[in-house]
Amino acid sequence: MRLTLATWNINSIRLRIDLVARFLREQAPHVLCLQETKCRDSEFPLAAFHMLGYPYAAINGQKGYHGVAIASKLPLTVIDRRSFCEKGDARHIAVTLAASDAGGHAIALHNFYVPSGGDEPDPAVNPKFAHKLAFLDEMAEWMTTERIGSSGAIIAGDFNIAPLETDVWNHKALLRVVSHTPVEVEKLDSVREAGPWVDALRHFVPPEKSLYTWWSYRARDWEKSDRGRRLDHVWVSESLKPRLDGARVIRESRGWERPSDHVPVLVHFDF
DNA sequence: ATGGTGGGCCACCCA
Repeated sequence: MRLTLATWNINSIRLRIDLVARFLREQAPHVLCLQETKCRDSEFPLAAFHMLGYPYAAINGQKGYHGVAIASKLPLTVIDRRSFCEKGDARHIAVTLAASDAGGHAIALHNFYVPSGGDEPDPAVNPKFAHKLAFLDEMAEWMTTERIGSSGAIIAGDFNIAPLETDVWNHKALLRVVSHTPVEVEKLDSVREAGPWVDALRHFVPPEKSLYTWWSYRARDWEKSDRGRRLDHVWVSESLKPRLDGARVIRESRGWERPSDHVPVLVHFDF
């Protein structure tokens, strides 16, 4: 039995529902995690997902900013919508996939939108960066106390951090740029160790090879300059590592008309 | 060093 999971920061689900439709028709993942949906739950385009063959959905949205959702061909049960840092931001939703759809053991799937962190990489002067660091600390603490990764589980989403040197177009130039600073990378490492989690993309792509999932809107020619970062991730519990059966970044979607600045990441499982 | 481009939504905030 094969299961395909995708994650995509869509930067407004209502504006880009046609791009999502194209992606779902071409790749047909069983489950799609979305971030930056930017709408209230009542405004989420459920009918479009139904028509595309995704009758199940779990939504945690808010007006204008942030917002996460999971659309699925397979039944879902919502288990959590956690508010990190007591801010009430819609940055997390968790579901379970039934054991019958996941090789005999139910899988918990957590979809995250980690705060971007603003421009200045100093928590003393930039409250957004302080929030990002606190969010990461709380993720690690919560994973440890709740033992989130101790049985079949996946965390996916826009983590807004590119941890490896080859996850950015220029490691040295980005050491002081939010998304690749050592303090963030260390905290994300702590989150990964708290699972412990396996980075599904890097399970298949060696660390020597550059890999990006985001390219800024501000580049004159994103493809030519190729100044990307790997901000979007799928991590799996140790128990699911032997079930990993491939991973892919849909780079070409960055070149579609009116694209998101992020592209989808796909991970295949064989149960 | 700077400013470059997007989205939500109506004065800016956020990325």
